[in-house]
Amino acid sequence: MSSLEEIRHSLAHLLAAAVLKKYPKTKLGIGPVIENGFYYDFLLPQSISDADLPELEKEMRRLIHLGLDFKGEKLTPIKAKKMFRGQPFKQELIKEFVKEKKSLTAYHTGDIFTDLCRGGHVKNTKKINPEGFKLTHLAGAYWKGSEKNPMLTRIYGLAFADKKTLEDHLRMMEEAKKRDHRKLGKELQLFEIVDEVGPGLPLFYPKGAILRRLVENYITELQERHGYLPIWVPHITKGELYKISGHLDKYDAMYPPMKLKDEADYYLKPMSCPHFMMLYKSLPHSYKELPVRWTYTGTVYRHEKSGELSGLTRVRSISQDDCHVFARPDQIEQEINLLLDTIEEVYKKFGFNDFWVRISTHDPKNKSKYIGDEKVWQKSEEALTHLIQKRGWKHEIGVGEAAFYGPKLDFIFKDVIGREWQLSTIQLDMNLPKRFELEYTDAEGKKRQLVVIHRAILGSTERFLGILIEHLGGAFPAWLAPVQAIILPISEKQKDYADKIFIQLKNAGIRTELNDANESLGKRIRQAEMEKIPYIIVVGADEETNKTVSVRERQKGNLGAMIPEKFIEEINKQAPR
RNA sequence: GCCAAAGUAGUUCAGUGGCAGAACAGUCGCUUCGUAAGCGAUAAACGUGGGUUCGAUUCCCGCCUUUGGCUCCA
Repeated sequence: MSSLEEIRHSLAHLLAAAVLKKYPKTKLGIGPVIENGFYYDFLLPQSISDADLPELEKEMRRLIHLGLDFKGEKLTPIKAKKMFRGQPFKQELIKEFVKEKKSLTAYHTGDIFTDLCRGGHVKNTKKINPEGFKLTHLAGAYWKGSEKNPMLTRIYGLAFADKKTLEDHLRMMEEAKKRDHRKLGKELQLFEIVDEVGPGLPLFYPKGAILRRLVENYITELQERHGYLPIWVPHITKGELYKISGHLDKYDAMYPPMKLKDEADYYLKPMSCPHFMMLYKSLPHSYKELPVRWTYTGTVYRHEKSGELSGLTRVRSISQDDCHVFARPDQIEQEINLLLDTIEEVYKKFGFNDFWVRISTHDPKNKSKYIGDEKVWQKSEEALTHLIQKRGWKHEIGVGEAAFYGPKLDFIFKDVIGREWQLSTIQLDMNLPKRFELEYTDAEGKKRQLVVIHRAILGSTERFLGILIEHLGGAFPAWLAPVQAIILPISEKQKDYADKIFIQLKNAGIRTELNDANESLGKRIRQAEMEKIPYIIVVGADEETNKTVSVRERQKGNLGAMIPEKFIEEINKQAPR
């Protein structure tokens, strides 16, 4: 039995063979296995389109039916160079492998194709189910992932053990697309992106704005409960500030300055950290008052590259739930733990279980990349890892991925089509406090430098909402739903009674709509269900007589009649806390 | 930014080198209805700027936007 990995890897070779047959002048890149399939990068002598994929697929199937053997061969550097003459990318790889003293192997597919490869194939192409794979799409990809290198054409394929699994997967992707937040955002009238305003600058309809507010208010309230205090800072700032922070030199996503006649240049802020720092610095601080925990939710603007924008998950107007903790070095562990508590509470509340944490640490072999004391690094990294392990959260250690100023914890979520997005982030910072000369006075009256912890729970309200919409498929729980209940009078005769109930619910703080349109009850129920409103209140002659309401719960159906006060009580039980 | 594809009513989708079609949503009537689509009428679109052509929504080029990737990132 061949493993899926072997099948996928072998298919990548067959793809390369098929491409070479059709375009003999093609230069080969690499062709690895990925989740659900494989890809192969080519420098093609001409441009191709999706329409060319079926032909390549057909050729691959033909090769499978030929029953070709995969055979490995050890190569000397000289032989390898000769074998892959005319393949510049392969030559580059050979040089690299020789330099790294890796052994060189080639794999032959029958006698029709040979690739530089470390192996991991099926024994014979007959082991591959010709109905179990499909070439899906093309994409550009830089050689070795660097913008400076030439762009190759990447052909992606899906591959599974058999036709049924492949079809199941395709069907699942179709289903997932229905939950795409960009689609739901339009259907549920949450947000819109219009040409005249600009790409990456979403506008929010009332329902979307209410959703934003509910999420942000929840976070704000929760933070204050955990001991964080709000601050407020403006949206534009003099360049001076970002000169101190170093962003002006290093950060390339800033919008260009606003030029004024007789004044310094002003900038739209791409982040608020420096503002926090300035505010901290404006007062003297004693060791006794630390930690100082400040939060601020506001919008920053970054000119992200146009090709990277995507719905709400990648935008140019970014609302961050920014938080900075100013602490003594001995308080780091306690503060991180508090932040993790806060994050855990939020994730539970929103039902997020599927995420993983990247613990980005420094690279001890490359100390020059980082600033600060090695001991502090080690200690804080150990503390971070320990705290994450204790919670049993899925995590990976990213050695060398820390920022130059300190280690990080990033919380990664997947969207509906499998792309990963970073939401929450916790970063230890020992650099900015130095640049901004942030200090506190210790017990001996001496000035000491402190540590800043940057943290965002939502990361950005926009991205969080994008992921949340997909996570819930747009069916928000009652406490988050922009409209919690909709009242449907059965006929015109109950209009007055429906109005009365509407006012009663509104006064009880329930986000309510009334639909007395001249449409059948069935149709109005259908509309409300499609809008994913959690509760539908039906009032007819019976309800009016008994002074009750009939409550229908989304997806579940009719719960029966009850007095309005009982319904209000039920819905209020689901408050954010 | 780069590679590739796509842009037709509000939405989903047809279609054509010679007057642009449907469904749903909208509007106006009729109907007053008991838990996922009542009936009829009506308004509404070829992203944008050039070019080819007697004539372009259709063919070609640029731009804009979107989608899928690459790099970057919350």
